[in-house]
Amino acid sequence: MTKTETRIQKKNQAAILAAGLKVFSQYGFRGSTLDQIAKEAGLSKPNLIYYFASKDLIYKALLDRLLENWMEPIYQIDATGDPVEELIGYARRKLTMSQNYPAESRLFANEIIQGAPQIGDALRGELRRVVKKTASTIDAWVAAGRIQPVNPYHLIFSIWSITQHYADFDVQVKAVMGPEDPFPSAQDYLENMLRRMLTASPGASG
Amino acid sequence: MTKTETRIQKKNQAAILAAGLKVFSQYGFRGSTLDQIAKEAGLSKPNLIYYFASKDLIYKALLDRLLENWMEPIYQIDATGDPVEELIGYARRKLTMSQNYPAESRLFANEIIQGAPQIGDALRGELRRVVKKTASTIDAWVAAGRIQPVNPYHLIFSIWSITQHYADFDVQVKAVMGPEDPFPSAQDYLENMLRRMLTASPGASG
DNA sequence: CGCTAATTTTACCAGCTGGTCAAATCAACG
DNA sequence: CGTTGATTTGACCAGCTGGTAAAATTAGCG
Repeated sequence: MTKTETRIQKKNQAAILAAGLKVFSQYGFRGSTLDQIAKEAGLSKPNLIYYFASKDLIYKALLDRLLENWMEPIYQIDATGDPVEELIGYARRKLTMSQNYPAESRLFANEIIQGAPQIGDALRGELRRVVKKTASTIDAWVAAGRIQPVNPYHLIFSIWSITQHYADFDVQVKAVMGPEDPFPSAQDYLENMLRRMLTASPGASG
Repeated sequence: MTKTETRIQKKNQAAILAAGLKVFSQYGFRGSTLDQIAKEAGLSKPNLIYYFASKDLIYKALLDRLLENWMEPIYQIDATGDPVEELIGYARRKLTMSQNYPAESRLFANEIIQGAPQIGDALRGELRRVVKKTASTIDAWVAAGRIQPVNPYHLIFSIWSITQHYADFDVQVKAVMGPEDPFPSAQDYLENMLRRMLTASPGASG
């Protein structure tokens, strides 16, 4: 009764979501058209509307799916693990996501720049909560003297911004660096940065 | 002969550019409409077209003006100055720009995410050149043992991404941190990060 | 095969979009 | 105050936009 999904439905819904991701991530919600998405998906416009009743619904479906994947890496931080390695691991997972899902990263960026009309609630709810919890973990690590004093919120923001930069600003990265793949050296840089930031420094105490 | 700009022209062109900035920075080029911009500028659409013959021209005028301002801070890095202070100063200038010109930052972000159709040439030309020069400066500082070894390209990217994050992802920053102004603590964080990254570490030699 | 429900297509629409054109109004200079 | 050029407006348009309705086609099942 519940499993009414046909083979064709699955195929076409997947094609539409893939097409929507490609188009929305580049042009944003308002800059994208159903014709564009339909063409990209290899369907006629009314046929597309047969699967998703409106442009809005495609967009919402994409963002729902995205939000889960996007927040997952932060949940994997283990408060009982080694602080430096946990944070480096987190940064590595985020960077890998930028590398493997650049369109998703740009979709997210577009939504936020536009003012987060769809996912604002999730940001102020679940995201805020998990970041707060992670910040507590980091603060505890600092209090225990296991890492250098650091503002946990800005530490997290800097991990987000650096890792997403390679997806969102990909064109600029390539313009500046040339065709060379930036990800391997970016990973080294990030790891290095976090290690130096978090590891006890020599003389200075404050 | 050349100075044919009337008082009204100046006023209306400025109003159109301000309106265009506001609208384009939020919705991107394709997601923005002339009606929206005209309304925001307090003009009728034909009147707007009287000053800028097309939507494209408004957008191009904005990006031209933006590019200059955007690159200026990097030109101020002084190869003969103190390395750590020069780089911290650069980061501070970029952060201040994000704080004072968030719409400009988002306009730039939108243009890049969209694939930089307008400013791609400038990125591959002037930007690439000045970054290359700055990278040489940083490499020289490393070679002279004045800062820790670091990949200069990724160092620059990380300064760009972190500073712009507070403008582009402003909604997310506020969602996570609450209404508190993030800029003062962000500046502390950034300075701290750069200082720890660039300053000689204790034991390890490599 | 023959039937039914799922899928696809064709034709269409109202409102928006970027932009035009000519007429009307206004500013400012002599 | 009149005239000339700058500015503004109202009416308009072709093509695009999100979406509809109904007919035509196809898939899958017995």
